[in-house]
This record gives sequence, structure tokens and C-alpha cells, in this order.
Amino acid sequence: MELKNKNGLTEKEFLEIYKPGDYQRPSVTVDMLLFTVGDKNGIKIAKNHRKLAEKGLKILLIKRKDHPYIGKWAIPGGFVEISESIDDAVYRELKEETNIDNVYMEQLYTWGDVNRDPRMRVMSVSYMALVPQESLKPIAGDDAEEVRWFNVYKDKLATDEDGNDYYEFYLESDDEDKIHILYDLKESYRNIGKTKINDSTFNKATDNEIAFDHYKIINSAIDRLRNKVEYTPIAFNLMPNYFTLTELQQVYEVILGKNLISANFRRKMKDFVEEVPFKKEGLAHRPSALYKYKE
Amino acid sequence: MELKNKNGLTEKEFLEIYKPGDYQRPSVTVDMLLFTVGDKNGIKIAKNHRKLAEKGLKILLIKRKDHPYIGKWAIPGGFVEISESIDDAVYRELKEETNIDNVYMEQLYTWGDVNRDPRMRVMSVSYMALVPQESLKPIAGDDAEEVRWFNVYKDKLATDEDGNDYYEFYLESDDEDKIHILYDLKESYRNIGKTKINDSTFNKATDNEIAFDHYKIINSAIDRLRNKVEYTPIAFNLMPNYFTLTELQQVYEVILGKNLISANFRRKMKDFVEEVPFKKEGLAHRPSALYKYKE
DNA sequence: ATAATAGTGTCTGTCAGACAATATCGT
DNA sequence: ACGATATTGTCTGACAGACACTATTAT
Repeated sequence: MELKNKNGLTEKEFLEIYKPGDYQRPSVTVDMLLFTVGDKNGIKIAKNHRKLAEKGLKILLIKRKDHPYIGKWAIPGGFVEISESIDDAVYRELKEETNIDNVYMEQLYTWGDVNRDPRMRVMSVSYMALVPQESLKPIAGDDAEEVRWFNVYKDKLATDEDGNDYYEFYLESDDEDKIHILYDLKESYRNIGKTKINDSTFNKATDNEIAFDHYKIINSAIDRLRNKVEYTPIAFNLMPNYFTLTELQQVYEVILGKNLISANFRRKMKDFVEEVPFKKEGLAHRPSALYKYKE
Repeated sequence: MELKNKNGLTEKEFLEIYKPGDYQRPSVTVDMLLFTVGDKNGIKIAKNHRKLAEKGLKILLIKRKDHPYIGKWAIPGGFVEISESIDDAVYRELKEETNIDNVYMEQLYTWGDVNRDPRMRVMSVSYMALVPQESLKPIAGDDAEEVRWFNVYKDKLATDEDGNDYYEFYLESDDEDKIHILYDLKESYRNIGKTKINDSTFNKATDNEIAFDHYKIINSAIDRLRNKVEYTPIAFNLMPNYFTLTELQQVYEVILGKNLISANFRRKMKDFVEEVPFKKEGLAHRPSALYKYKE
């Protein structure tokens, strides 16, 4: 059953003389969207009022130190080598740039517009992970002048009569030279056939921009993260070994961007946690039971 | 604010003299998983018994006419050109190979193992669509000797004490020279950090194989399709303008691979359909109301 | 009348949102 | 006792699965 092709070649013969064409190929990168939940020092400087919250959803960005987009903030990542799988590449980059191991990176989407990068054709496969802020020792590398956690917000402001949704979407760093990057975001809907498609339109509202199309990637990752946290135990990646249900609830609230009712939250978490026989004491109120992740 | 890099170049100057490195780049293809629901002529020739069903979930495959995997069945697709976006590529290929327009193709996953293709490094971005069988005029092209719809099944057989799930996963063509491609599929679970990951292990149980890693891609697309059909109106892409609720229910049953209770199904569909003022008559039973897709 | 499919009503349990009520600490 | 947070109970409405029951056609 040695099949031959129209030139009378077996597969072995075919492969021996096979030469890849010399047409142009794209470069392929992996981008890592690293999220965490951590303390927030700063306050909001945006259009609408917001209560001071003590924890915030954060994303790790690097400041580019060469063209293009020099000085702009970008999602960390790097090129996929010819001899490694895409998954291997993203875990390698994660280890190299943050020293993190043993975290599941979920593939989100592959971005393939033609002019994403002014140098050449670059496709980017984006991955996401939720990591404890402390677990990470970011290392500024060749591409990065600086590495920083940004609080990230996506709050719905309104829905118009056509069903378009308007959001305030912004990133903000806590550090002394506070950076605030604001986009006005409109999510509109159209039909292809009978399927409703979502289009996002960004208006840059501040000078401090994000490099490349990375604001689109961040926006889409937030949606995925919020969705994912609702039906998977992904948030437990952020918790220490023992934690209170209130601490866990805060993590969910920060990721979802809304307040939850504790009675309902506890009911929902019941099967995913297991009480341990000691408590968190020393505070001026009833001590809290501690729990660990179950299963 | 004309920023210069460490070599004293502005962005314009940098881009003018920029030369992409000569490192090797991967080839990138798009793969189109075209599903439909249609009449089934054949009967099952597999391990367990199955009632004869009149409709089946089908996927479009092409028979390769050159090495590698000559004579094997593969998902249609093609290379992404250097000057078109990935989305443009998949819609172009769809139009070229099937003459279909105006269908939403959803990006599923990007497959990037190193040895997917024995010729060279090829990454594949997979997309999925549900299309009416009649709307499609498949054209055998350069790569394809033949184009054919395969009934596709993924039935759970058992779960063992470790929580591994065992499936029968197979493809089968209706035509006179019936083709039957069977895999024994085990889905196991492991943890990376606190996240549960699914691994699929395939054992080829027949000689008629699928080209490349396309059986993995098909398997993962079925999961996505079943999930998607539960919470989006994607199935309406398969319906004609006017249809009965029983016909719609059959489509759902075929995609989900299980029977539904009509009272409950009707309740769930109530808001998505609108009755039209004529009926489907002429059959030896109560005539059915016709509906159209609403909104 | 019968076969066959169309269509309705209703009981059940589950689950989420809202919120009231009670518990237990340090001060 | 008071303030603060922890924890439980319970009412509600939405919804899904199961299934019994009624309706309407051709033969």
C-alpha cells in the first residue's frame, strides 16, 4: 500500500526532495496576559466617581525600549522559535520573563491583522493566566525597559437605543509616577448570517498609549477572564493555602467588577472549599474560619 | 516628543533601515471545520448499538491528492498569504472551496506543535461554521481529489474510577463506498497548579485515517460546537426561512447527540422564534405551525 | 377509530438574588 | 454595650427535567 503521487513518488521520496516554497512567511509571537488581584494604593482619576476599593484587578505590562512604540506599554511575550511548539514557547517566555512555573496558560485567540506591527507581518497567539502577585519576579529583559502591574478597569457606562454598549476602559499604575491610560470603548453588534458579532471601537482618551493592538487583546482577555471565573475554579490560583471566604469573595468581586452578596457566594463555594480546624483571629470582630481548596 | 532609541534613531529612521532577521518562520494555514445537519442514509457499523436516526451531524472533509497523507481525509483550508489577515484568509478559502458567503466563521484554536506536518513547520488556525448542506457547492481544488460529508459521532461509553472518560469517536460517509474511521478516545484530567486540564488520547481503531493532527482538531471542534449550540442561536444557521419546532429540535438533538423533551425544548425556544400565519400540512397527522427566526 | 405527530399543563428540584437574623470577637 | 465582620436561614422567582394530557390531521 505504498501510495504514489501523480509524479510517481512515494511519501519518502516526496519528502526527501521536498523544498518549502520561498514565499514570505509571517513571524509568530506569543503574548502572555498575566492577571493578578492585589492591593491598590492609588485612587481613580477618571470620569465617574468610584468608591475606594482596597483590591484591584491588575495586569502585567512592560515598557518597550526600542521602536516601534518605544516608551509605550505592551503585553510581555516573544517570538515562537522554529523548533518549539507554541505552548512550549509561551511557557518558556513565562519562565524567562517572570520566573513562574506550574501555572496553566490558556490560549485565548490568535491576532492576525496585516498591519499589527509596522516592521513586518506578525501574528500573535495570546495566552492568559491568573497568578499570585508575590509569586512573580519580573525581570526586565531585552525588550523591556521596565515591568509594572497596572490596575485594569472595564466598567459599563450606558447602553443606547440601538443596543450598543459604552464602557470606560482604562489602565492605571499605582507607583509614584502614576500612569493613567484611558479608552472610551463602544461595543456594537452586527449580524453575519444569523450570528450576532461583537465589534469593539476604541477611542484613545489619553496620551499614554498601549503599543500595537494590545489594548484590543487586553480588552478581550478581560471578557474571557470574567467569563471563565464564573464557571471554573481559576480564581483559586490567586489564593494562599489557607484563606477566608471573605478574602475569596474579594477576589471574585475584583475580577467581576461588581459586589456579591456573601450568603449567596458562600453557598456557591461550598463544594469547592474545605474548612481547616483553625481560625484567623486577632481582629476586632468575630474570627473567620479558614478554608483550603478542595479537590 | 520624537523619541529616539539607543542608537539615536527616530521611529521613521528605524523603520526605514529595519531588516527582518533571517531566522526561519513558520507557515500558517487556516482550517475550516464546516458542520451541517443532514439526512443520513447509512447505518452505523460500530461497537455499540444505535437506533437508526434520520439526521446526522456532518463535517466536510477533503481527500488529499498528494503527499503527505496522500489519500487520507483532511479538513479543508489553505495558507494565509503574507498580505491578508487571518480572517480574510479563512473567508477567501471558504468562498473558493465551497462558494459560501455571509456565514460567520468562529476562530477556535491555533495548533502549533512542531511536527504537525512532515514537510515543514506549519501552524494552523482553526475556524468553525455551521452551514446548510444545500448552500454549499464544494469544488475539488488543487489539494483535493474529492470532497465529502462525513457523519461524525462522539459518544461517551464509560467513566472509570479515576474520572477518565472513554468515548467512541468516529466518522462515517454515507456514499456507496462507505468509509468508516473509528478512534477510541480517552479524555483524562490532570492539574497544572490548581487548574484542571483535559488531555485527549486517541487510538486509531481503523485503517482509514485522518491526515495530520486533524482528528484532534475535529474532536475539539465538536466539543465547542456542542457547547456553543447550548447558549447561542448558532443552530438557526441551518434552518430554512420557515421551519417547524420539531425540525429545529431535530437539529439540536443531532448536534448535542441526545434526545430532548419537546415540551421543554419549546419553552426554551419560545423567545427566539416567531410563528408565521401558515402551517405545514398534508401529512397524516396534526399539521405543524411554522416559525421563523426572531431578532 | 387509529396512528402519528403537534402542542399544553404542571410537578419537581435546583439554583441565584435579596435580605433578615444571629454569632462572636476586641475594645 | 458597641462596632465590625462572620455566618446562617429563608423567601422569591427563574428555569430545567420529566411526564401526563389534550389537539388535529389523513386514512
